[in-house]
Amino acid sequence: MSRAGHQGPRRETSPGPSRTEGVTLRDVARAAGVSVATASRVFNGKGSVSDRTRERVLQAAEDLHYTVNTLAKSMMGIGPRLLVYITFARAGTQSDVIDGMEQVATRHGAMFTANTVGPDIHQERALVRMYMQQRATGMIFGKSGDGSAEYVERIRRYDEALRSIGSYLVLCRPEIPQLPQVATVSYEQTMAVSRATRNLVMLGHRRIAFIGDWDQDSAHRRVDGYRRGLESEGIPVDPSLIIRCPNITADGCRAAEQLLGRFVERPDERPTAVMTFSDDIAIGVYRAARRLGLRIPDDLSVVGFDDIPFAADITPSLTTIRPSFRAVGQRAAELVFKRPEPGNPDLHTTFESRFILRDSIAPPAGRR
Amino acid sequence: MSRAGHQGPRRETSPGPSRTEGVTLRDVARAAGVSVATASRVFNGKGSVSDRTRERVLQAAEDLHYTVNTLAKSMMGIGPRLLVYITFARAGTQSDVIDGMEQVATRHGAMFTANTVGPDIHQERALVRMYMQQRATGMIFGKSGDGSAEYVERIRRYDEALRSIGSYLVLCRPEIPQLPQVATVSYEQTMAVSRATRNLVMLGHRRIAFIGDWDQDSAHRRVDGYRRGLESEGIPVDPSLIIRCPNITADGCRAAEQLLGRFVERPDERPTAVMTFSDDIAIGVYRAARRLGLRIPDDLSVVGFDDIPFAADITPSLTTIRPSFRAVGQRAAELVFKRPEPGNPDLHTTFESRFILRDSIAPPAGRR
DNA sequence: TTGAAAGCGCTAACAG
DNA sequence: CTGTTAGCGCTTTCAA
Repeated sequence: MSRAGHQGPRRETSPGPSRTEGVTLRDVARAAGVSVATASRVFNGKGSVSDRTRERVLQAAEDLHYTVNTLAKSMMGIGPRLLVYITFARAGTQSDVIDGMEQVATRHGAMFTANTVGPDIHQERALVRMYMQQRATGMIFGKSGDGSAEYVERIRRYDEALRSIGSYLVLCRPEIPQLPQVATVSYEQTMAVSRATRNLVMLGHRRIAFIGDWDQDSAHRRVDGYRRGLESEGIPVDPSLIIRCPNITADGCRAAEQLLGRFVERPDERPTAVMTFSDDIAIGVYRAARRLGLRIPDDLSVVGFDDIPFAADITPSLTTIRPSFRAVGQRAAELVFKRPEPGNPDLHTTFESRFILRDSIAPPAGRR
Repeated sequence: MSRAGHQGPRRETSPGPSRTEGVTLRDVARAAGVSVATASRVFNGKGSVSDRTRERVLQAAEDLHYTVNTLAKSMMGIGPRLLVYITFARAGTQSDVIDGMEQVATRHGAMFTANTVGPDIHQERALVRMYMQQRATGMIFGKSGDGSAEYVERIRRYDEALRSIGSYLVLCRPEIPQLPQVATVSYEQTMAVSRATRNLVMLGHRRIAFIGDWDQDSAHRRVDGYRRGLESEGIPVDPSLIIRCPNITADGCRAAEQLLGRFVERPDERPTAVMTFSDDIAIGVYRAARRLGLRIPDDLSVVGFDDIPFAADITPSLTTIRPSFRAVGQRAAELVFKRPEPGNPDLHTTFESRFILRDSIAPPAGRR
């Protein structure tokens, strides 16, 4: 039975853990009068078992309400895989990204979890450690980071650590030049904003502001697109029209009020259009415009970014840029399962973003 | 070293699984020149280890990039706990519920995962089975169900199965009378809608419609509140003013257009106010009103439910009902860790919902 | 303070 | 077709 007693003195209590709650394969085997190996074969379809035996085992399992413990299987590397997404929020645009990931994970029969962390690095590290300890198959990062040396070093460490346990890291952001071996998936930002900005210029706008610059890689890229759009049309960039603010409606509103308030004395110099970092900020601009008695798009054209569900429902409907969030999530998840090696072109993907023309932009007043 | 060779013939290959990828405690112990037991003690702080030995082990772990495998610990019932939330969506109102759960799980040092499933029962069952196999500490259900006998039986089975492995089930919905032993957390619906409906009556409305009835427990409760609100004010309920439609903006819009379209010939009989199942539907009503040339609130008062972030930003801002979604999530998660026994009053909680008065309601035209 | 060994629940190689 | 056995990575008891 037990190997105890082979030799040496008897122990009163045996070492090791005590049995956990619940029915085990051993219980089923015993009830069916077979060995655990045979019972195991029944549940895994491997090896052959006589019909009568199978029947008995299945019956015993049913009677005892047996549920296999996949933790034990996982320990041998044959349990379900776990895909982890670590990001800053689950609401808004992230929900499509997450849905895309869940979809792919489910298709692969893997477990999936999306966790959010604040700006606290300790918390992030704790989360990464926890899922490393759980031997997650792969980990995807949603926060694009600030691109600082500290950020790059942190990501490098995560990548190294994950590889060392046979896991895999994927970032939802543009490729990090210093870390070409780390897989990335992103959506077009610079080009898309640049195109939208040029569109405003072509409508006749000359004074175009940008609201929502921030210490964030994605903000830099969008501001960059704004700059390039202006420059390519020969319009000089006026730094005083680039307003910093966090990506929150209320802050966007405040920023817009301040910006537009600067021109009460000289309305002719007031910007006639605003590019924003996001739809959330654009909605803040709407609110500010209403307070200041400015009509959109007559007095002020506004362009958002993200195409949140309500962009089409606000009045006037918001012209914006729609990234392929779901595709980003799907691809990121696929990368975890495919694990392309360095050099593989699949390692870095950028999805296109679409310009969604609605009613919040028009030629400036003077031009009509 | 190995127990093989004690007796019997030599095997070429040993049975059982082969070593998994990654550094194990055994590797660390070997590198530090101690036994695995000692190394284990170092990492768990149990038992005593000399400073010199501890130092060596820690150093070895560092050098080898050791990460403990909590799957092995979990097998012995001492790993991190896992809290699972199964629901229908992660966006919208669910995101607050989920955030509340995550917060509590994190506070308890537990892992947390939110999974979505469609109406397919097989998918749901597969998910439950998977997490049961993972020996989840507890499972929370977000879908309120339709209250049918089939639903009740399904929940009863889940509860039984989860208990049998020492797990725990919590439902985010009102108590199921047939299953008083299953923990529930919910927010006030009937009462809140009733109160809001009466408020409309007191403003002078007599013809009040309800849009968004559906085969869902929560729909029944809200329609019920609407009915009670009218009746308590002595207004007869007109079934033709209760419109069925799924909880989607586009459907709400269609439903509203149809309803209001019935009265083009006799505008005096047109409903002057609409209670809706949700803010999403209310926004559909806004859209329909705009198309039909009806002004809100002058020609039509509208009340939503949920208080989604944009309820305050649409024009006119939406009067609605705000449930305590975050509190529901938090409490549900806490129940998983507290595990109240049958009879404990904590087993069933209902949080209050607040009436949020904004600009989408006013006395009907004739009354001003 | 340390190590040997047994055991958590399961799978797989091998022998019968 | 079925049982025996070793082992996955870890903890814990007992003895030294």
